[in-house]
Amino acid sequence: MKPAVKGTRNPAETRQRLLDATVRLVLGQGFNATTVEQICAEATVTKGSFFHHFKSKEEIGREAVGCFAAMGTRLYSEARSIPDADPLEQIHHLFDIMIGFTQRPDEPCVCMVGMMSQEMAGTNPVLREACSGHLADWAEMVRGLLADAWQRHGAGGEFDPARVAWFLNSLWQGSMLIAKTLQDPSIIVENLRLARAYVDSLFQPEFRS
Amino acid sequence: MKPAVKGTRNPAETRQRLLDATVRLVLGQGFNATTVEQICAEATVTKGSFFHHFKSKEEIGREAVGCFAAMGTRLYSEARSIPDADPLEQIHHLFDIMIGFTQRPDEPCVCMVGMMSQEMAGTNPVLREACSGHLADWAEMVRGLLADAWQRHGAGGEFDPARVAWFLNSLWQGSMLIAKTLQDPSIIVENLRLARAYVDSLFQPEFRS
Amino acid sequence: MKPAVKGTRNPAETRQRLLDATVRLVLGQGFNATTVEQICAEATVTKGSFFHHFKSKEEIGREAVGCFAAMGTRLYSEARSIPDADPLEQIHHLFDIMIGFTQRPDEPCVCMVGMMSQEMAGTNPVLREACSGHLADWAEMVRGLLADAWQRHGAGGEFDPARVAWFLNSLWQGSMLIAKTLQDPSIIVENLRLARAYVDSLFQPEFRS
Amino acid sequence: MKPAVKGTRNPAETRQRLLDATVRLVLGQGFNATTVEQICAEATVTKGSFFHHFKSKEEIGREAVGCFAAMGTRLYSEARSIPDADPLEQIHHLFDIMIGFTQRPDEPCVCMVGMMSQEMAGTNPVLREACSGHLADWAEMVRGLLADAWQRHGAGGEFDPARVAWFLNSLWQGSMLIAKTLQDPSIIVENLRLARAYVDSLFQPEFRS
DNA sequence: ACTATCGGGACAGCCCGTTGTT
DNA sequence: AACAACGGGCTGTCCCGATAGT
Repeated sequence: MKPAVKGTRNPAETRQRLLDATVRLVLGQGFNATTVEQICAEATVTKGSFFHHFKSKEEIGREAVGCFAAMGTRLYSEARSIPDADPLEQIHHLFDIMIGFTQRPDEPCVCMVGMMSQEMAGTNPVLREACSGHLADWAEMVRGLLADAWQRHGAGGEFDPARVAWFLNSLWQGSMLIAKTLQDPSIIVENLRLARAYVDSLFQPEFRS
Repeated sequence: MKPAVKGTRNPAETRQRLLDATVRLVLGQGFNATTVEQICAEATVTKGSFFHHFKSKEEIGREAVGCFAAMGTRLYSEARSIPDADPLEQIHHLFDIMIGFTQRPDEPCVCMVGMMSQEMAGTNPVLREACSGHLADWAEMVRGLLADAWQRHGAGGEFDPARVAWFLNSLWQGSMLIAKTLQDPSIIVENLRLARAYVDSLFQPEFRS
Repeated sequence: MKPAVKGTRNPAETRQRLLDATVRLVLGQGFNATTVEQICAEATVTKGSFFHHFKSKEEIGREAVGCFAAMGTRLYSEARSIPDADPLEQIHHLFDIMIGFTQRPDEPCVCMVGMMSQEMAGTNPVLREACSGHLADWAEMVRGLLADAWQRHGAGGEFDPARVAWFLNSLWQGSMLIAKTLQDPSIIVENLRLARAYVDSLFQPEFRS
Repeated sequence: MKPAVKGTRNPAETRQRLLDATVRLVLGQGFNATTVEQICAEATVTKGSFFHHFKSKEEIGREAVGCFAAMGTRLYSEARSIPDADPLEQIHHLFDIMIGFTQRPDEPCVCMVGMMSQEMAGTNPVLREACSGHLADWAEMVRGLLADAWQRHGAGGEFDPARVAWFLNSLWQGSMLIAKTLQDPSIIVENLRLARAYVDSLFQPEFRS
């Protein structure tokens, strides 16, 4: 009944085009260096329209990190989606997913949350808090995985799943940062392999954290 | 008649004041958000003078990360300075230094190299390469420590010191990023403790990388 | 099924709400500083609706000064409404009304015709002419009062009722302007008292204009 | 020694050109309708230069009314400059000056202080206060003249020089406003004649205010 | 070496008015 | 009649850098 996509005059789609354009541009050049005009051009939308949908650059920034974070969350939940799987296997699956993420062709392996945090955390409380929330969501998902695995495999060793989750989160963010700087994504894969071994070791009796 | 040193009219000092101001401001707000005029104001120097000493904002950016990186390098070499020490002890000392770094009062624990990378790596090859070099320097120092320690303590386990160095480097960068975003430096300390335990485990026979 | 009057869907009322909102906003911030969107918000009407009722901002401006002027005219005619009164008494009554006008609580004593003239007379002939007409209407009413009074009390003195009417009109506009600037409405009252004495003197034999 | 006027690179002159342009434009179209770009074009100055000399549009507005007001003050003091003159004659001279002011060819008889007050008093405290001060200065000068005249000619009548000064000031402002709206400067002259007669009457024994 | 002035080109956000839809 | 979406165009402000002068 509704023409669904008619090119123009489709508010939801226009909005999404703007958000997607923002994610794309910010991933490539950062938030401050991305201008509203670039976003509009990328989304083939006029500035007048832009400010009808988003009241400020900050607002679209906030919503765009939200979009990006949701994509990340989907990745995490994909790891849990294996039916009746051993949580430790799910963790391994998660590592595989992340390794896959670094190897998508054409798309650089960068995280919008990390980028926006780095740029804006010091000056923009709104954006900082948004990023902070997304990071916490991700850490919580990892913590859940670790806790479940611990219940099943908890051998002699003791460790705090929350702390390890933040440890992995930090490593992941730092890896992407450094890979981008060195222009060498292989470093992420190496780090993930070490991290996987580290996590495995947590579930072996001899290790103590 | 012309006073040799009048506070002003001291080129080297003016230069340094500009560099220091740049480091300070970039640490707080990032590179793009820092304007030449802010730098001048912070250094009590006029814009004309600025462009006498540095031919562009990019140039002072490059030199300022250099300054910051040198400070980091001093920290690393301090770890090695213990005369005739066991390299593993030097590594522990390095962790202590880093923990100390997170706990300086008033100064937030952020790394200019990481910040500038995140913002500029995608668009400015000059700055990216500068940052890349500093990261590599630091990784090399850690690699050296690890290699030495392995020569002395190399028990059963095998590991690639270079990879572990980058692993630690990544974790360190990611930790600072996340701590800034969460406004909670304690996370860095926790991560460093886990990392220290991890490194120790590398030198224990049971562990395999 | 369709409710005849639902608060909304009442064209005449919507129109009036827009006009009232315009008057209110222009009195507070002037015409140029008042945006169509503000008017819509104040009248709880959407922009699309606005341009259904008025074809441009200029048009609503013209009609809104008309509304305001009509209110002024009601004040003037109230002065004449005393049945069978001595015209000089009516003039005194008019002064009382004006003094009362300055002392309404909460409402600042400002004239939309004067404000819009000052802002727009130099650039917008349509609005200028509208304002010009309203001023002339008011002056004519005062002239009529003065002429009637002169017919009854015309003592030795001679004066041109039209000129005196414009004189009083000018004083009134200038008083409101200055009171607003000084944020002190008392100056209007003082000026009106002096003006009343002046008018009285016109009807006394000794005075010559 | 100093090239005095070299076209470019003459800061004082550039500043003044900008101020003059502002006065001219605001007199013609009001403050809000005057854009910084117009000012720059009128003064043949680039926007970069503009914001070197004035930190905001508000600031140049404030200084420009100051310039205009100073011009007015010069007119007032010219009235007092007749050596050893009877103050009442000085007042008459002032009326002549004002009448002359309305009759300058090409230049419309408008007051920047009045215009800016009308537009900005309700929303911009800084500009309101500036205008307020200039109006008070002028009223004070007239009050001084009236007080002096009173000391010399004070016959039977009593009047408050300050109140009469504000009365005349209001009339003057209102006259310019109305003349602009009617596009007929003659009304100002008529009002000034009536005002002159009114002032004269104040110094005649029979009149009481 | 250091300074004040200037230039031109952005950039975020706003604003009036139009258009298609209910 | 009312509404949400859209379109350009403009505005105040800023920013990097250049240049002429001290």
